[in-house]
Amino acid sequence: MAATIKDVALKAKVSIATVSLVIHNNNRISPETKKKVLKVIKQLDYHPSKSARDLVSQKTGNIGFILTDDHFLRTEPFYTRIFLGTEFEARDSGFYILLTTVASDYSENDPLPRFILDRSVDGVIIAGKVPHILIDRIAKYKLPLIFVDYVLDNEEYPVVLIDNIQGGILATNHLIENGHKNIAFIGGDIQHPSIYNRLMGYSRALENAGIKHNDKYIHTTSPYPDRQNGYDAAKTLFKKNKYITAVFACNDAMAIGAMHFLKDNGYSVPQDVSIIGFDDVEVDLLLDPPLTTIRVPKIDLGTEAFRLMMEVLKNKNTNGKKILVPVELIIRKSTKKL
Amino acid sequence: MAATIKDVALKAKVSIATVSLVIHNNNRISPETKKKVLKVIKQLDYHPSKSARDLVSQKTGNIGFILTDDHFLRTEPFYTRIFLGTEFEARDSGFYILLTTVASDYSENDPLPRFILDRSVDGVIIAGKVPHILIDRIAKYKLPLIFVDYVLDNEEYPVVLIDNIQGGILATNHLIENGHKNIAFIGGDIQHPSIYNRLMGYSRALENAGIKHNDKYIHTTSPYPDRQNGYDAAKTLFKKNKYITAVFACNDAMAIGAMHFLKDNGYSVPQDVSIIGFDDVEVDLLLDPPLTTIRVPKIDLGTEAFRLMMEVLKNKNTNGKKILVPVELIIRKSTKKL
DNA sequence: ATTTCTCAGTTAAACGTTTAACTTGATTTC
DNA sequence: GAAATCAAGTTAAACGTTTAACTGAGAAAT
Repeated sequence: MAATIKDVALKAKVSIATVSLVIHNNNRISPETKKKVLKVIKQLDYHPSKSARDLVSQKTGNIGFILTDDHFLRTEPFYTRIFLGTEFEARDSGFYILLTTVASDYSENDPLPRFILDRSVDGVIIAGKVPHILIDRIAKYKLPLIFVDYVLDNEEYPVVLIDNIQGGILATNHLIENGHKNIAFIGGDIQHPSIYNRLMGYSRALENAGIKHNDKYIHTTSPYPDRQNGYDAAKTLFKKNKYITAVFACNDAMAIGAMHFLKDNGYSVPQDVSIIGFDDVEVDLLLDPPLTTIRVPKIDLGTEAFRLMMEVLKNKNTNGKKILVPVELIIRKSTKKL
Repeated sequence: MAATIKDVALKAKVSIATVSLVIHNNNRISPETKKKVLKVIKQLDYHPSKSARDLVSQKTGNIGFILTDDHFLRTEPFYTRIFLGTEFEARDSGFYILLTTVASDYSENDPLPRFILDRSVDGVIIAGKVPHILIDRIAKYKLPLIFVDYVLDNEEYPVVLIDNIQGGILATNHLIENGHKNIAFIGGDIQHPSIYNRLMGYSRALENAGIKHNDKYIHTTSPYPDRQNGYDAAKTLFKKNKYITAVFACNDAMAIGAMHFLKDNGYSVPQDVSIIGFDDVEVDLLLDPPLTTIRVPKIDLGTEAFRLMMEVLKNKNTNGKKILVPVELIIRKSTKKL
């Protein structure tokens, strides 16, 4: 079996406390003793047991990462990338990330993620929109909680957000600069802060350019921003409006769906209609034409979330701290000068 | 703070041992006592501490999951899905999966995954090809080890594999049935058992159909089966061979690359050339035309790996046990009758 | 020459469980 | 009616660490 601190102490002829102090680089230990102990540690390939450490320190070195099923299973990798960013950063700090998904329709009597109940995490990162009831229940455990890509307006949790307003402005300006005036916006549930803010950016850009806001060009009644709903939204919109020359979709999935609708109905992209998405989910490049979009640095979101968690755990006052991650316009082939 | 077993014992006026026995459903406890204790447990929302359990049981309830960077970062989600399958299954058994990536060029003096060193996993699942030196080093720790989608020919580890030969046959037969005779195979490193076996399936199918094997139609010198190499492989192949009417790519990424090459060079798919891939990585549907492929049940691979791990941990003799997961032909639009 | 300090460690309690071994009182068995 | 069995618990050790409190020897201060 693996060596324990006892084995090391025995072989180095010191007490286990000394070994522990050496490991923690305590300066109460003389250089010679330290050297001797270190040597034995190497010989025995000793590594402290995490279970034992966790128990005595009342910490776990784990961070929980919660996602809804929907988000995890999304075809276009978005939240998985955020998770990856968190995992990368965690590794450097000696932490583990415990990933779990919860049902999108999580309700009162569904169980909480196990790692919360059995106290195997020091904090929890919640990515994307999750049911409010879940948050309420988790809150009771007084664990540090951090949100990524989602906010609760009334609460004061630290949060890492995409600069959605700026992204909305960037996207819409790009279309305006290409001479478009009849610009549609398609989005899912407008209650979702990200979608809401992307629309805000859209509105602000139009306003700045002195273009009149046309409510008929805005479609935000889809339940969920996926391809199918993008397809349907485009259908509704183009049935009623003939003059639309550009579409800003609230994310790439909807943009892809809209593009399919247009292709299926004899419009060509970007000759007849320009399309811009949001997220930059890699598959964009495979499309024909490749999708112009707003790049969201997904890995960075995850990284920042973990850093913020570390701050919280170090007891810095991070109440309500908000980190805005900037986005970037990626011009490909789905948009074109009018 | 969270309630401990002591709190429960105190409040229920029994010893902590009794509480523990109740939790474990030991029949030495009378129904009344049991009921009383259970009630207090509920009242205090008591859940046993995982750290403490881990320490005393010398288990961790964690399984390590190792992937190379390359594999994790692949654009088309493949290994991430396998991970997901493992995670789903683990949740049901009360286990956590600790994911970590290692450098694809892992070498002698890179550190081992932390969870191995600090003994925070009961076993390790290795997905996809990893450097042999890493396996050797892990082996020293005598942890149960399971492979997914990769085998070492000389070793005797339990393993979960795709039925690659069958897949190769399925794919090639599909092309043969569509009247193709000049069928190319493009693949990456032929040392990789999966690619090797897909090629074997290809050869066997040709043989069964009485079609002569033409080495000029086989390209397996790419270092890594990604899009770029698929593009390049197609280029090499089509420069030298005019009569190829169908391509079987060892995976979808290479198929996508090949398709791009063909498009860029005036071939139309599937009119001029049929293409079939392998994996079925979701983005296939977005392609134009959507890619015919061999579906690999990725989630199942992960699930099976976890189940196998549970068997191993229960000490069943699983030495060298091999699970072959079947595949399925998915006909879309990139293949066509000659 | 005491007393006080500092150095370099050691001792022992604590973290929250599990579980083998023990106890105690009641019931069977012959 | 004494011995054996049984039922329903309790006691205490163990898991592998960390760390506050202690110790003992030599140096410095008075």
